[in-house]
Amino acid sequence: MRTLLKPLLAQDPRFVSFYAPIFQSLTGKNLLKLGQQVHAQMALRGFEPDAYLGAKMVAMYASSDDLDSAVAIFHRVNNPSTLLYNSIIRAYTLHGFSEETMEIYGRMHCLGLKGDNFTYPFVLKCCAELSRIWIGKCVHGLSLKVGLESDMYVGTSLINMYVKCCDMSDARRLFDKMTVRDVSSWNALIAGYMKDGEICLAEDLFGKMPGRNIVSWTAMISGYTQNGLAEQALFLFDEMLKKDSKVKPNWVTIMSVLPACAHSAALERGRKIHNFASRIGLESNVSIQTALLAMYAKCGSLLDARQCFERVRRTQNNLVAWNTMITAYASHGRGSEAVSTFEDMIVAGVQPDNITFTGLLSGCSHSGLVDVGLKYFDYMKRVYSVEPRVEHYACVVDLLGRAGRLAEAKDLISKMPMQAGPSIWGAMLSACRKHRNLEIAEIAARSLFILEPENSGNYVMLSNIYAEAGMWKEVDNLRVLLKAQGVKKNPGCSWTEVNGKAHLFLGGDTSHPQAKEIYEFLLDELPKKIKAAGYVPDTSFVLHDVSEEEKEHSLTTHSEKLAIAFGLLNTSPGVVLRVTKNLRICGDCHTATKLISRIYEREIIVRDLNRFHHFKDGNCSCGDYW
DNA sequence: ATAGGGTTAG
Repeated sequence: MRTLLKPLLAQDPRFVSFYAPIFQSLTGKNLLKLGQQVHAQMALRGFEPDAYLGAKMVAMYASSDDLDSAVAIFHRVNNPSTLLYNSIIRAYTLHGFSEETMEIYGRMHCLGLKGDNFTYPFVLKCCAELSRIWIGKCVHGLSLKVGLESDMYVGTSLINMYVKCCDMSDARRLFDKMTVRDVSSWNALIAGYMKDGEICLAEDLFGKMPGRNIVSWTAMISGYTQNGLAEQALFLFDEMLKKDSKVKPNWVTIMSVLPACAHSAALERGRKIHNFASRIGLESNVSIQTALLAMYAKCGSLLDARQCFERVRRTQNNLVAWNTMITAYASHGRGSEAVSTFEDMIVAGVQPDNITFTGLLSGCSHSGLVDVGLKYFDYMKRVYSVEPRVEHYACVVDLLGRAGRLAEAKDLISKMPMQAGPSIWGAMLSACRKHRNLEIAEIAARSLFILEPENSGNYVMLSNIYAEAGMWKEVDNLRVLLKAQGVKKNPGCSWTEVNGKAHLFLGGDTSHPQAKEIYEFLLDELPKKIKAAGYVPDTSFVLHDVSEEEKEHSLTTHSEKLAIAFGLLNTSPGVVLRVTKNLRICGDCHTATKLISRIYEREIIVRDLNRFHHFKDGNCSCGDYW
């Protein structure tokens, strides 16, 4: 380019047609220096650009990350033409300045410039980002008037605008009216339905659409993931690879499927997808590595998680990666590692944000680092200028509550500058259970029943507190309330992956093909061994007011015990067992698992609703602090 | 030029 330009610039050009193609060829190639040289020479010759040339120059500067110069040229040329205005609208949008785009569009309007199929998509994108549905509707009206409603780009942009402004009915109305629908219109609508939780409507469209591209598949996969339907997400990912060889998964596709592995703790599936991502050249993608980090952490493998983190660190100093690593340590109860990672992050010169502190504080609370946690809570605003939010207060309530400092926790709630939400009272309630404080428990539970009446976990928690105190009448009252409110109790279930296949167990479940074997183990072999090792069943975790013997039986068949038994029976010695439970692990299972880990010399990693428990040699990583 | 996106407390 340089050698090509030299002889050309030596001539004495007088025509726009000379400069315009030069600027055009410098656009999008990050050749700012060359662009500036040409511009300087032009100025030296006293040549003033017209609207056409001005637009080309604006485009060159904007694409070279010099928005200021682009804006300067726009104002200097100051020609009321759609062409020039389009160029500055594109420049602003490219740099994420939506407000400025809207202002320019407003000015076009005052000047009587109608805008064309190049203008509308950009303006609509800004309307979507700023949730300006009324301006969006005006643009819709205008595009109708000039006959652009069914333009491929304008149509899709309009649908996307309605989707982002949460107006699915108008999005659908327009979609139904369109005669020629681009794939992207279908995709935008599918994504909108998924965001609304309208899975069936999205599936219906996906089934009906004439041609699918990678975005269609990705929209469905990420939609399933976002709605907690991990199985469907993973299934569809496989379907895509099997049935549609034309589509090539890209980094967004991988990012959409990884949280599904994380959600269902499907470590082997996750590894396969990791290999797949490497094969298609995504190993150096920071977002992918961060998503992999989170996936491995949530699947119970801190080692793999750390490796992903180190891969990122080799090339980048990325805030999200630091946050994910800190949060990973926190969820595994490795508070001191969370703290040291935080300190490393500060040394590396990264400014922590609110997510950093939720990770750090929850790490401290899971590990009983009370004073350290309180210190960082104090520092976060004073030293790091991060304003504490409700989630940080929740962590501190948890921190104090777990440590038995209930009065201080309650005091903090009354003094915090915002309203206490479900996370605050939830932390308080579990602290009350741990430290057997009925009085505060009832206050916390009452708030929770109002704040999230549909969450069955809260009723169960209070019920357990009553049960532990032997208050069976209150337990019954609560059961009646639960029924009256129409709350469905979330059944406890656990699952484990063996040879890449997940096996799911419900409490007392006998439907598994190997149920006979599992029950023999749990009812016969195991009790002998663990009772010899000093195990006494802790029946206080059983809700029903039934005989001790019955209580013991219901304990023996808790879903996590079934999953662990299945794992022991179906894997060779030395293989780490990984079990995931949808609720909190029960205290009796916790005790039993510690003993199992010693007797059978097995490392057992249990992920419950809140955190990980690493059982090894008769101990748990949580140090019984949970 | 349009559609799909990583980390967040109990």
